Amino acid sequence: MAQSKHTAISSKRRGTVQRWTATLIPTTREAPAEAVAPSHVLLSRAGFIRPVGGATAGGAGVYDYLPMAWRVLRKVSDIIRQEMDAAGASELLLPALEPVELFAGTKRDLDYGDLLFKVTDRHGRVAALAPTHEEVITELLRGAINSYTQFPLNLYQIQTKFRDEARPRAGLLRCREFIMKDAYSFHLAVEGPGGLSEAYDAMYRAYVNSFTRCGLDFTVVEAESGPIGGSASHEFMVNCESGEDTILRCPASGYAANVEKCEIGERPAPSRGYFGGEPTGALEEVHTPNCPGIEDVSRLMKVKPENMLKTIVFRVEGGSALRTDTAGGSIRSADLPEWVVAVVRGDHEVNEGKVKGLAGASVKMADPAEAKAKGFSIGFVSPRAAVGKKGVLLLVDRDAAAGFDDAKGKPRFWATGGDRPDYHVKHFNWHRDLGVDPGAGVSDTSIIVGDVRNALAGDPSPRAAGAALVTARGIEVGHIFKLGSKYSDAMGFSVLDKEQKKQPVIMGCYGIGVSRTMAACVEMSHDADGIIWPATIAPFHVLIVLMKPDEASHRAAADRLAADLADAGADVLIDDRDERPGVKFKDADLVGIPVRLTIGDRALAEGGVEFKARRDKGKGEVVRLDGAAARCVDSLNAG
RNA sequence: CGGGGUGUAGCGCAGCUUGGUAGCGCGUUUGACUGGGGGUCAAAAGGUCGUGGGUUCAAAUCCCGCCACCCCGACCA
Repeated sequence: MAQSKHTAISSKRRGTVQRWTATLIPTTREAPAEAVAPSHVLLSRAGFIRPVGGATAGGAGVYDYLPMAWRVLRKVSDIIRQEMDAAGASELLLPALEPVELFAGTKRDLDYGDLLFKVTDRHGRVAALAPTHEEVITELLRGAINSYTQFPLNLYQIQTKFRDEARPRAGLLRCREFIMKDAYSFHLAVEGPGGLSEAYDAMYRAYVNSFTRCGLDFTVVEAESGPIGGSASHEFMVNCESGEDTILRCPASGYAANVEKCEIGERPAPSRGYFGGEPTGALEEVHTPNCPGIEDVSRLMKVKPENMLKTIVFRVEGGSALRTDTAGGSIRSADLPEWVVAVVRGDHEVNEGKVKGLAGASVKMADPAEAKAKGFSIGFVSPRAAVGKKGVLLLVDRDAAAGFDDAKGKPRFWATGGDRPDYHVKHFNWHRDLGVDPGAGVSDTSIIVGDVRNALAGDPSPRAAGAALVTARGIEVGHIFKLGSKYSDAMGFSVLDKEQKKQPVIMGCYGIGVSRTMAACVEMSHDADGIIWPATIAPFHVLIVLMKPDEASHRAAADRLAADLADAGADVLIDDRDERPGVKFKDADLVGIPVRLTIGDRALAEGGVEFKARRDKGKGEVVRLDGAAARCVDSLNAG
């Protein structure tokens, strides 16, 4: 259903009026020393959050949400609820405490490892504090759904999640306890009416609507896709230089993706073809003790990282052949390599997802001991190590496969590993030194040249010829994902379809970090004086500052204004504290309520009050008392 | 998990080198003056110095262990 325009306030809902002295807003002049991120500093100073148990207690990443924060969280949640409901989802609430056996059923107790909080009850039974609810809801539906006619179904909840993060940081941005909206959809098919893609697209739109209504500046990026393939996952990133995630964007086509996913457009092949070029000198071995890392070696050998070949050894994970042809037949496991050796330039990073794609198999970084047993001198491996071993696939990134430097018009100089501990070599030449002709797949060694590395700013766009990718920083606040039948298969959740054939249930999952959204908003929208809330999620819409709270006429004016504003749908906070004006104005800027009305002798003498929008500089303007409420509403609804 | 740093009053910090009665600023309380951008004066309350052990006549200070927190990295919705 199409959403009508949502305004920040509307007289359909009566606003609330609250007094500063009757609530808890403990503002401070200084933030705790450990607060570094702007959102952490400002939410602390403005009296929105406090670390549980005090700053140095064992409560890292666990915070009290004080009244101001809770009002914001409720407003964010309400927007999400409206959009989820409009998209056909239903809210429920699942327990945070779940039997650890449920996780063991999908092996996620191992996947999560230490990330999983565990508690033991009086009987010695172990339960997990849920980090997410795929298992719980799949288990629920397995017992509650008995007919395919009940699909599709989309269920969501907003509640506290628990993850024992290795490194909680930046206040609410990465917590061990945080508020999340998670939704799960269930289908019989991926495509078609009632299918997963339909729900996924609806969730995509609901997320765009939600974050837009929250007043956020965000980018939707393609993320690493799941087993279904295609663009099966998107992340919603708040644009913000202090964000911890890097995203890449094509300015011409609008394509955006995270580093794990981002494709690289056509890179021009070297004029002499891959690997072509004369040796730059005799192969020279250099002693490089205790230098397994590119940076150390680079410094010791005085060779720039971009002139080195970095060789990473992957192990193919047992039996999990992903490579299937269109006829549906998998490649026999005997055809799959057991090892994959990926080569990129020293200043580039290997992209594991791209390695998987090219290898056609699930891989993971090789265990050093196991790799050494196979003859890889981990830390000192060169592309040569892939040659002469059975079951080894060599993947070479396009930039690493150059033998001739077209820009400089001379053969490419390469340094790489010496294939024995503590040695590297200079003047590596692909044709001369690899051990086989890299131009043709020979004997046991197969070689693929392709895109194996992470994309970088300046790389060609995969969607627009001639355009270059640019990087930006962001904070991930939402993630939607096509799960497929991973959980339903693992937990035996299937139904009979119309033809009475057993069908695995297809699932999607959709998350929004609610508490992180609040923090991301502050990261994105603040100045040197404090927070600047968008009207739609501000804790209050209007702050009435009483210069003389014990002056009866001033109080009466404030009360009348507040009543008018509440009638119009605005939430009003009256600063009735007996404080110096400076303190009140500083706090007003700090807490960031979008509109401030100041009641004092100065404006009252002119029969008015002083109006000031938080986002505007200066001292504000005097408006007539009887027009002040309307002025506030106009300003708030203008965005 | 690796590297670096820090734990002293609600918050921010000094004191530790060279052991000897616990300090400063902000905040809080009381009173007075003040009253449009964190004001002034006077008085007051508030601390097992992260924790356990050791050395010593004596430990915030020196030694050893542990814990917690922050930053960078690894990892990761």
